[in-house]
Amino acid sequence: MRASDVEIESDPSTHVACPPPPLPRNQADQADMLDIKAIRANSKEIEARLRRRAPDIDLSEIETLDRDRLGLLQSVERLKARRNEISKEVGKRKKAGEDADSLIADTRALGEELAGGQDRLVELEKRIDEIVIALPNLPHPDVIPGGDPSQAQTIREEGDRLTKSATGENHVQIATRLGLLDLARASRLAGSHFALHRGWGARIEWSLLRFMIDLHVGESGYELILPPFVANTETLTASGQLPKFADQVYRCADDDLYLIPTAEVPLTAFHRSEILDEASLPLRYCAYTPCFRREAGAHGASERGLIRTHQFNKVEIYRFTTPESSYEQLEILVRQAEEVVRRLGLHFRTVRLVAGDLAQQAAMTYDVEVYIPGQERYYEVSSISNCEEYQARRSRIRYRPIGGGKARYVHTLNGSALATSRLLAAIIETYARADGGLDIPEVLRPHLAEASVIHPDGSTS
RNA sequence: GGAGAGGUGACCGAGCGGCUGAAGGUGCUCGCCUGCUAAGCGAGUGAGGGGGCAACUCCUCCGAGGGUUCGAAUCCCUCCCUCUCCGCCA
Repeated sequence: MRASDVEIESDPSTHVACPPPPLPRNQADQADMLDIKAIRANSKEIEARLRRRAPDIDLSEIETLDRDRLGLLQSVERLKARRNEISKEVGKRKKAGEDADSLIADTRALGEELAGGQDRLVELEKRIDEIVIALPNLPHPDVIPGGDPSQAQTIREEGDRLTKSATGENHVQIATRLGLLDLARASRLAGSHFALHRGWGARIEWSLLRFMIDLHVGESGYELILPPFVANTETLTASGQLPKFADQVYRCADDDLYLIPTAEVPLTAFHRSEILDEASLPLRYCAYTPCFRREAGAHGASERGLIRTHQFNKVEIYRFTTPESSYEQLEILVRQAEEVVRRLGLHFRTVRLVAGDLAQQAAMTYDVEVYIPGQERYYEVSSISNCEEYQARRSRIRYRPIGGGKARYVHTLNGSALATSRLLAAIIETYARADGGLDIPEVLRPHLAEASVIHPDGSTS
């Protein structure tokens, strides 16, 4: 028996300036879908909505190509129908022992005409697909338009906020001094902006992962998945990372394989080309994977140490669900991500991103941000998104409604719960002791031989 | 990596040049029947796209991509994947 989804709902009195949860989209409204038919029917509306996140979007080229394509399609199909008709007649005559040579000559000529039209059609379709596949998802109407992150709505804010660590050091200084991290050796092995955990640092990292998995799998009823840590082009395209963000993923030189930037990638592909039963929804998966990101051009001075690395560990929670319930489910995922930070005793806030900050595939996203005392800054430790149909359409993941009827696209939701590296930075700066040691958060102790303090000399008690 | 077998609809499974968008079964939907349940009987039930107000009609799809042919699920080639055996290996 699974634990209920609402089990970890928090006290509503802690909410800060909370906007109402978003309403589900109306499926009858074609403008909520992003395919060529919808563009054909509602180009102006769709263009306006896409411009809320990307002001320079222009659909006029697609419209022109699509008109050309439709005309060509009709003439090609007329030729095909004619060819099929004659071929059938040929079959009949041959069976009857009659002569069919003149008919065969007719179809030969037809075939050549057909081939020309067919080639032009394929070319047109290719160009249309290229443009459509690069379009981002439509933002939910409740998402604030524009790209100004300061407009992001704060949904909740919880926990005690420190202005600096107990010793005044940052997490790199503390962790290096205590022998938890060895960044010098990490860069010797792989380059800058990689981490290497050792000793108690590695054990704390591991315990964080265990703690989160136990929470989601044990308490919230997710199925644990350990997917491949590489994925091919089709898989990356389905979840939305390709083709537009090819420069952000590590690619294997000799194979059609990429290191996954997030478990969202393999989890989206998990049900690719399937038709699910509505009764089985929502399907809930939890995955642990390392995540690999090139972070090209993203490094700033404040982002050393564990703040932004090319590889980090993450526990991901993921759901396939119906369009009617996806926004309800999004709220549940947010609560489940927050619960991890809450139980670790860290100060955090939850914000709803503005349209311009949304990832390609997302219609609405909440970030859970943890506070790093030394920097007096919030850093994202979780990003929870409703991708609506966007990934399902690219992956052809549908469900059969209860009572039968046409298969419909599922909605997909993903959330980090959580990424550990920034979390570890926040833990180190928040739990640092004035004597130079480090307290271990209570929820992790069962996974750390009940150790509660790491002393300045590296011993524990 | 080598040898063999195979990839067909939501699922299982037949078909191996035209009458096959695909037998049969399971599942599902509707109806009938039956103290309840189970069973039984009858009908319906793939996806995508084009045209049409609609009834309807046309095109495409039997792992993917090419080829042969008037015509391909069926023949040929390439690739991918699965299974069995052999080899190798954490």
